[in-house]
Amino acid sequence: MTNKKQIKPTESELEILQVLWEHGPSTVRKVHEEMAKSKDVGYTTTLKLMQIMHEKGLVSRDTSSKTHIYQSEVDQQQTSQQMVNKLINNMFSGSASRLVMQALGNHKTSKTEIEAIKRYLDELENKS
Amino acid sequence: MTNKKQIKPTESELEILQVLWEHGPSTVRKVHEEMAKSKDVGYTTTLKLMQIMHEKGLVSRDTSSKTHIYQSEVDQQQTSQQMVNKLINNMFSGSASRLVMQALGNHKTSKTEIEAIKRYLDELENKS
DNA sequence: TCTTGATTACGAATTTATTCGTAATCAAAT
DNA sequence: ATTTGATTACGAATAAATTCGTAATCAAGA
Repeated sequence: MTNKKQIKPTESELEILQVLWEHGPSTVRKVHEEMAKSKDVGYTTTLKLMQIMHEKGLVSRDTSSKTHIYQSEVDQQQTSQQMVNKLINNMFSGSASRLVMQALGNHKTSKTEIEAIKRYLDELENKS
Repeated sequence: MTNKKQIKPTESELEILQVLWEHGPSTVRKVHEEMAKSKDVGYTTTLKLMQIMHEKGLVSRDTSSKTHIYQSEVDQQQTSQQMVNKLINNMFSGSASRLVMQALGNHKTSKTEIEAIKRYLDELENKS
């Protein structure tokens, strides 16, 4: 779970990471079944992708038994932070608040969620 | 500025759109100079990209004079909304507030910005 | 008109991502 | 031991993105 380098998973790789983050260490079969729910793709395609991800160091694997167990080597938190930052810089001229408003605007947000965000903002203010 | 279809600009295309959004209709030269500030890339590369974008309908151009003038055909608002939504769905299980907190967390946000967001949240609450 | 400089057009090379067919491998059941 | 079924390995085809060299074009100045 280290890696200070730039993490730049492709679209497909991100889908695979999703599964690994959600389900923890998994077999190719397992990952593929999850992928297949939303996408029409062959088993070997998923396998190949995961092998390439292994080469890149995005995932590690346990090959002690026949069915290899794959595990994410990139941190979900860190990855999402990176993607959010990129979006802020690319699309919102570096303004986090602009992204926030855009995110809250179209995506309907519940009262509860809004309250949670407010409390979070209060914390932020007090800390600084 | 129409287009209800899925907009899926690549990384490079997005950079070009940035320039067009910020500066309005521009020549290739102009766009390229902006690109060159942050990236080491040849003029013809930028040109080619913009021509491809024209084929895809991402930009239109005025060819009445020798130096063509390119203009974005996709709406910034709409494009960013789409990217934000994708991020929310892919990385934050559809929770806008989770993205918001993540965005505000690491990206240092000024007191003024925080206040602006709070006001925005109040509005949202009152409207619903 | 001729040259020069700048611009666009074209085509191709390169790289990266995605896809999948087929072979090799192995374990469990017969 | 042999067969069967499932899994991984490998290689290659395809597609998409990125890059840039070179040619063609044109306008302005000499």
